[in-house]
Amino acid sequence: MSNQLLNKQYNSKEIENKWYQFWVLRFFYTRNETCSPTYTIMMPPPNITGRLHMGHALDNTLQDIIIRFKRMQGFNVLWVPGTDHAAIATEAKIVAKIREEGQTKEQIGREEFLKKAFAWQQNYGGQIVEQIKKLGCSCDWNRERFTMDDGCNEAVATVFVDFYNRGLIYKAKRIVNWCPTCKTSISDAEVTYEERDGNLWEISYDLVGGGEINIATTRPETIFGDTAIAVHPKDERFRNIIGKTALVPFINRPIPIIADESVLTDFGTGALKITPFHKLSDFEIGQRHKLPGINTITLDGKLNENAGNYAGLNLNAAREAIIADLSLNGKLITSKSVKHNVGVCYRCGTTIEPLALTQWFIKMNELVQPAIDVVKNKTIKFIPERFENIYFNWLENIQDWCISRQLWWGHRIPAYYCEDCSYMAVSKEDISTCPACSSKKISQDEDTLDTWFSSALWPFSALGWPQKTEFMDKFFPTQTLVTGYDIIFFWVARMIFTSLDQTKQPPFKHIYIHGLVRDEQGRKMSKSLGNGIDPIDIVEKNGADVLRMALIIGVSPGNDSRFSEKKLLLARNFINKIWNASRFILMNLPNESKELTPNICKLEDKWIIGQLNRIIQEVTANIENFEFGIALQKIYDFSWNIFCAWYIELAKIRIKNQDSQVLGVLIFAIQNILKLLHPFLPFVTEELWQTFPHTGESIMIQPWCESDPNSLFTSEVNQFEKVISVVKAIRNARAENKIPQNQKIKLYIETTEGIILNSSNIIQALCSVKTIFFNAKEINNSETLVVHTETAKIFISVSANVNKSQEIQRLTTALEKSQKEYNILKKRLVNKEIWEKAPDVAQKYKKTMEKISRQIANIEASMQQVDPH
RNA sequence: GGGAGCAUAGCUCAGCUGGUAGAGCAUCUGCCUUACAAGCAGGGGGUCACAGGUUCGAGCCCUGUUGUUCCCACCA
Repeated sequence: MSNQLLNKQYNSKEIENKWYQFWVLRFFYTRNETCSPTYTIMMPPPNITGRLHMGHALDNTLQDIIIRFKRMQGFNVLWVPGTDHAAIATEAKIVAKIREEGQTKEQIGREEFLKKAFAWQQNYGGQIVEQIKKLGCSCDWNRERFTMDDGCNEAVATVFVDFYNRGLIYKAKRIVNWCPTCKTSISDAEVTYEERDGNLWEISYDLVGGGEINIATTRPETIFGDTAIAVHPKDERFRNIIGKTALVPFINRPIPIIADESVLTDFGTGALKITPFHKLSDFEIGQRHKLPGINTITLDGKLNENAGNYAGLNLNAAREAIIADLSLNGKLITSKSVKHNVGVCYRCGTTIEPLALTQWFIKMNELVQPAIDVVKNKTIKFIPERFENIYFNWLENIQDWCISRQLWWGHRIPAYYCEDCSYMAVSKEDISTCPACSSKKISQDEDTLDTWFSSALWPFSALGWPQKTEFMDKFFPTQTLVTGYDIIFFWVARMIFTSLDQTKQPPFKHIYIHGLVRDEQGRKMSKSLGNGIDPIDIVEKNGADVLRMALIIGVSPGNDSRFSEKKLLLARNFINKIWNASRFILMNLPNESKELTPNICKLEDKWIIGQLNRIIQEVTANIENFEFGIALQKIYDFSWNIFCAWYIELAKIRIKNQDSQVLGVLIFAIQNILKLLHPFLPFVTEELWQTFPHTGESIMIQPWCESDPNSLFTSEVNQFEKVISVVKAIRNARAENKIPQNQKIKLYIETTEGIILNSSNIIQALCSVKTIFFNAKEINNSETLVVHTETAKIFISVSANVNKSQEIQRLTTALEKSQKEYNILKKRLVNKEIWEKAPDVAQKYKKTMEKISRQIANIEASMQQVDPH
């Protein structure tokens, strides 16, 4: 027995590092290639922007459960870890760091910037990997990848060039979402909408040849970009002025009044100013009517030289000034406050400015359909299924994907421009000579790619694609993707359509979607609320197993879960229970450590083995169906309320009677429990498994529990349940009649069913400590309780004749034991120099010892009363 | 505007294809019992949001209502 097991309490600290080191050295760099078939999971690569959060902890725990389970089932498992360069998020952090150093990224230049960025990646990428290891994740660390390593870079360039050559990637001037803070365009998916208070102003535009027309707008600062006013063709109010010319206020630029079906007659004034370069819907109207566009806004969110006297003002200031001036001129008709949705950058929260800019896009319509089909025909399954609808809805309404970013941190777009002849070449290799005019003045596109472009390739790029390798053929397609519902659009959908297009295969078969980890009150964990919990803190305080269990207990697919102190306690107590159950068995093992085979002979043996087989069947099915919370709950219930509460209690008597067969059953049961628990609680199960007599190097590679259909023992299970019900009836009668736990009773059981009588030794065992059995004739009717159960009639009689000297003997032993424990504990705590800090420990033992002493005194006093000797 | 989730014990949640309502925590009672007080034994506590319907039978299926959370689209 290891020294650890002297502890009544499980201590994760001394154990987790030891076993992780062991696993790393022994398993995580070599896979048993003789196993088949394969089972692959690609880890969603965490960003290198910071520390691991609870979402990562949940995500990776779920994956580790699947991987450990499949490994034990004999699959050739591969779990590829990695990190994501997270273009926009990381660049923002680096820019902030440079600013702290008193510089801007433009001042230090692109090359220097990238040096700093890679240094950042080395540092933070490494940290996050260390944190994942602390969770106990059994990934293949020699296959660790990074979205900007050479392999991923090659994959990105390959796909880009292929898409370009097929006309799926194109460059065009379009309305894009511009973030004035991040100074880059972003995709539609990266814009979120927030309800904000705003104003709807009615503004009067003069008509050429007299008269006026009132339009309604929430953005008066964009009037300098107006190139038309639109009304509905059937709107009677404007029938006569369609085709006339209006004048833009302040600058009196003439613009036509046009008719367009999309204008609503019941909103505002029914007349709409059209600003093609600063609003998507206006851009589309502009296209229909061949209207020109005028750009009036700069990239840092100010009005430009086209805005007359207002040039140079930032947009909010310009709005106020323009409204004030319109009001002075009598052109402001009304103003009312409205709530409206404003697009903001999902990274930084800045209001998005729609601008007409030349950007790179991916044409979506060809790519989308196969991705829809593959989910419709269940080649790829969402778990839970309902997320299919979200997925379909998004893909069916998708716009072309803007993939260029005005950032430096990321994959630079492989397009090259000749400064002499303006020829553009798109190529995987660097180009230094113009293919058209042989000029050497070549410059590469300044922009980089959306970070999700490389993420979309992750399932195959991180397996070595586009290189053709046996490895890739063997492990791709992968089996399961585990991720949160918040990145179905960003990532899941894009992986599916790129993989189908590039590899002709779906990237995975199952998508297990989990929810958010919320705080105890159900709030999102966020920096601004300060309610985030650092998973690594929990690991250090309570151990990774406790964290994992607290995260998994009660989760169901797709639903958010709450993380709480209570769940940590639940997990800690359970792990401790398993620890102590194991201690009990180990303490009773004979010294020579040989493997014992279970000899199933007694009723309770068949009962526990039958129950174990049932639980193995159920739990295996639950894990296969991704019902991890249910699976863990069932193991919990079996271990605690069936194995510990009943079987171990019975075993105590048999052990006392030198019945060594029971040890075989105990070991068999506990080893199965440890194996069932291993995917969830890898560390404590390894520690205990190693302590028991065993063959094999690690519980990690033990074959998964097998349920023996011939050992379900249905009838014995039923019989034993009846025994349990009789014992419960006795306990219940005691409690209801306020017979104290330490008060002995006499008991006689009459039953119509032979089984109970045959099992009376079991009942005796379960009641033995406080129960004296005797013949019914001896029961004194006046002090007898009679309890009827379905199968038995139970006579209970409270006995006053407890052997007092035996009782004193027992109490004295208890006192000595307590004293001894106290001394050992004190010594240990004094050695650790924390004795002074734990006054409650001393207090507790003192109290216990005082109580026992008092009890002894009481009995001695009562004995003296009867017997003056 | 479109869609989805949730509503079950005081709290947090399970409850798979309809068959006598469950767990943990909290609470109350009793207990240091040779694995575990991070424990043991027992108790109390639920019109399964509401209203209809299908069924021999509904927490579960159907329709509607209310509350709540989220996603998508976005009308100036």
